[in-house]
Amino acid sequence: MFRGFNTLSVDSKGRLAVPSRHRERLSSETGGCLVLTLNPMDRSLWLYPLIEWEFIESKLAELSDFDKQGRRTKQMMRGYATDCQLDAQGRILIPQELRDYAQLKKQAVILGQGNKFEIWDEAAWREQRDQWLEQIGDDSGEPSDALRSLSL
Amino acid sequence: MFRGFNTLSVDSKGRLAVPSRHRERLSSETGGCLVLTLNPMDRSLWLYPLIEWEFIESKLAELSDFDKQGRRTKQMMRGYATDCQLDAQGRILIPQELRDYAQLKKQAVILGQGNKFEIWDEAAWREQRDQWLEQIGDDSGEPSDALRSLSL
DNA sequence: GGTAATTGTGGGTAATTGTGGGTAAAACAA
DNA sequence: TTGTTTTACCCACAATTACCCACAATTACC
Repeated sequence: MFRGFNTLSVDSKGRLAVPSRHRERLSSETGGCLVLTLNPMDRSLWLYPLIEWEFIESKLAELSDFDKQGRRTKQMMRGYATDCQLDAQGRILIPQELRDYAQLKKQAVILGQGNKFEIWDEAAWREQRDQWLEQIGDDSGEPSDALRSLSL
Repeated sequence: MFRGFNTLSVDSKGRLAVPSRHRERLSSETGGCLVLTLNPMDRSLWLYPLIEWEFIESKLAELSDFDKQGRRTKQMMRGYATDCQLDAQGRILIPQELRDYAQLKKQAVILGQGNKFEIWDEAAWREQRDQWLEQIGDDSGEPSDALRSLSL
């Protein structure tokens, strides 16, 4: 399981260095093949080891083409899924299109999220984070059943 | 499985270069024979390796002629299916008729979609995409059962 | 606190890839 | 047939990417 937080810079060529503590695992699993795609919920990116991605892809493949939302989700995630590998310095090249989607500027953050990493523009992340923290702490809304029974 | 995104230009002769990472697979499978047809759901085109197309065609053949939507789908997809091959530079020639259908102008995008590729006019794609993202991210609507239980 | 190793960042160069256009062969129309 | 358009094949250039090396900042260790 991946976890943890780092700030990183996206250089002028669009490369981003993965934190070194994750590199060994990422380059050994599935021969170092990774898949970078967009997060359809937020303006951020998801980075999966290939083996994890293949599992996601198989779940997406099962979504019906006649369920509209399902079709769109599939189209987005698969359509933007880009294969990549770490270079000799442990970096990945983020395609222009995905950089634009996530509005990545110079400074980015990378968050371990279990089976994947999530990559945000730093400023956008901080803004979202503060907003969410406020909402989560706000007791006036109704928590879902799943959350209601969750003890942290 | 095909995946990934590229922007490409359609030149004055109506040719479109397939991203190089896919070329080897496309030219080896079924001797490089490809089938290009229209996507009856959206104003875009689908590009299949012949072997995948043959499977689709057999599924289409099973659709009843007495189901209106089925009949139309079959008619459209089969009727517009065009054989093509990559040229020495890895390009395909898109017939005028299909270019018109997908309203392809100078700039196009190609999306890997599992067993096929989807080809859109760039401007049209961006417009659709933003619209869909809004829908996907919109928490107010009811997610379908399939999506509700999906963890990515 | 000082030194050494590791890690993050930047940039140069060579190879690959995307794009455009010329020309010859083939298909089509009159 | 002949003339016209379309397609296939070739070459060439520009942009992008992969690969390499180098330095600065950080961290670990003594």
